[in-house]
Amino acid sequence: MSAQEPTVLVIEDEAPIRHFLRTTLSGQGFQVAEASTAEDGLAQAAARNPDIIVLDLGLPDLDGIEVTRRLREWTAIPIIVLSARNQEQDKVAALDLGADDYLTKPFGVKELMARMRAALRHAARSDAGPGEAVFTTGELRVDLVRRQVFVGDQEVHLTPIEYKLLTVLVRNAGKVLTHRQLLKDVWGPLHVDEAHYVRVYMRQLRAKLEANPAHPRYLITEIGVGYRLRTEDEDKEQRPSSPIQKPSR
Amino acid sequence: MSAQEPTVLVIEDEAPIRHFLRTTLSGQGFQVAEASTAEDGLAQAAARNPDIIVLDLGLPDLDGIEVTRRLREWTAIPIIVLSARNQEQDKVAALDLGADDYLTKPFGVKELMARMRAALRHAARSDAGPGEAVFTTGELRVDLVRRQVFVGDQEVHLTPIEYKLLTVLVRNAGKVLTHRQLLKDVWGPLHVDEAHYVRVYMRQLRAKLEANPAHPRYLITEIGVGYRLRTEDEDKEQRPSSPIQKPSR
DNA sequence: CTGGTTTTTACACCGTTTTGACACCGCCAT
DNA sequence: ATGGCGGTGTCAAAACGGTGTAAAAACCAG
Repeated sequence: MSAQEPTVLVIEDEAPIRHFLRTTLSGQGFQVAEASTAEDGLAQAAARNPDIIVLDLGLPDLDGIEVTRRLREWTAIPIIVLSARNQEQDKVAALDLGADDYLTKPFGVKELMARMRAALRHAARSDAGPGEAVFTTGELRVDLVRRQVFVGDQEVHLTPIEYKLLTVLVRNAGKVLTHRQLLKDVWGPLHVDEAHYVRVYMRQLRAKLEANPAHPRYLITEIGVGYRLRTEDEDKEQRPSSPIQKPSR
Repeated sequence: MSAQEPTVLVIEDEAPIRHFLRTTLSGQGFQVAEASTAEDGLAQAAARNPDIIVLDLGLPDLDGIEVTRRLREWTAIPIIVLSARNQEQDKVAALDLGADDYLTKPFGVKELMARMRAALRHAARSDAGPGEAVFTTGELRVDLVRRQVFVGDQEVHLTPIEYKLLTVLVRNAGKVLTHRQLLKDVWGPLHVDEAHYVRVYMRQLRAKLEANPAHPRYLITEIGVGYRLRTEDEDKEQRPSSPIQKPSR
């Protein structure tokens, strides 16, 4: 990936600002990618896999908030939001959706650079590999960027909740997720007790994704605990390295 | 570390602001620690090991910048800097020294909270790295993250209680656990007298995990006391007390 | 209004947990 | 030795609760 030259993706519709950012950032040793619309921005984020994204909230086609949400569905790349609006609620919304920082225009270049360095520092510290944009196991394929799901080469249509549930399982593929965990991530922390939901939707997912829903190959029930998405290399999995590894710091 | 209630350390010399922060933050479910000087702040950071630090730059005894530097010498706890000064160079200095965010007074509480959440998010993500915790002894392998158990390369399905019991033994591998201890950890402190439970389940575990359940290699009975999970390196070592070893059946 | 989606409700089924009964072994006192 | 005794292992029936299934009702956006 980014060895020497970190890549920054600038999503900004106003040409003057975009050009200004391009020159200053590339002058600071960044590889710069540009997009002037939300759609192009999302596409380029997936295609070029930048190290950091600078995102203007005021885009012509899609709300910047929405762009943040879409990005966070599949990646943890640092996002720094730029905005002309200084409303507190905008900041809260963007930050809570997963943005890493929020600057209001006009902003100083030095400050932007410093905040970018801080964001990159975080990413470097936690970098657990860029979350893969396409997950595959057996015949099942989930494209987190395009929000498409395939069984074999056949696309499957999922409802919003079905898709959300599936992405949660994908992001934790192989691990067991408790009912509460799934309910919190999909329906929000207020519904952690509605255990029915999960069963109903798991059944629907199985009906759509499994060849034989009665004997699921992917969506595994862990009775009394929750569910798990089976990964490709199931039983033959080798021991990682040492008998016991503590969680790394 | 932080179980339910995240702890925030507020380092701020002006009493009104400090009190204001204390009430709002504790109202938001934080455990709040306070310091009014840099020195006290550094001491408390070390002593209480908070999840996040809110640091005012204008302190009487030491520069806030210096506090940041000192903290970063030994910890990566998120630091959010508050300052009355809006100079760009101050922000750059603080951020480049390792501060995670920088707010200028006056600031909105909502924004502060959102930025704190963002900072905690980062910390959580780098904290919970992909450390696979796998316990191994002989042919037996227990993956505590995925909640999977293998004998050889064959996965074994365990019921919730069976698995819970096994994890308690794993966490105390090699040590003897009394019946009461096991009952308390698995069934809860109300059932510490139902010693029968342990026997029934120990049998089921042996049936699933041991090659020859009648002569267990892993799940050892310590008669009159409880049970013990044998660890890898202990097979060679025979009972230290008696030089004569009994004929094995 | 309509079609798709989400939420509820109801019920049959099956695995798990609990419970009870009994065989076994080693030890001690008779 | 022998018989009792406490701790242990074995087995399986019964009670329990989680899970899968289906479909109706409520909801919502076009």
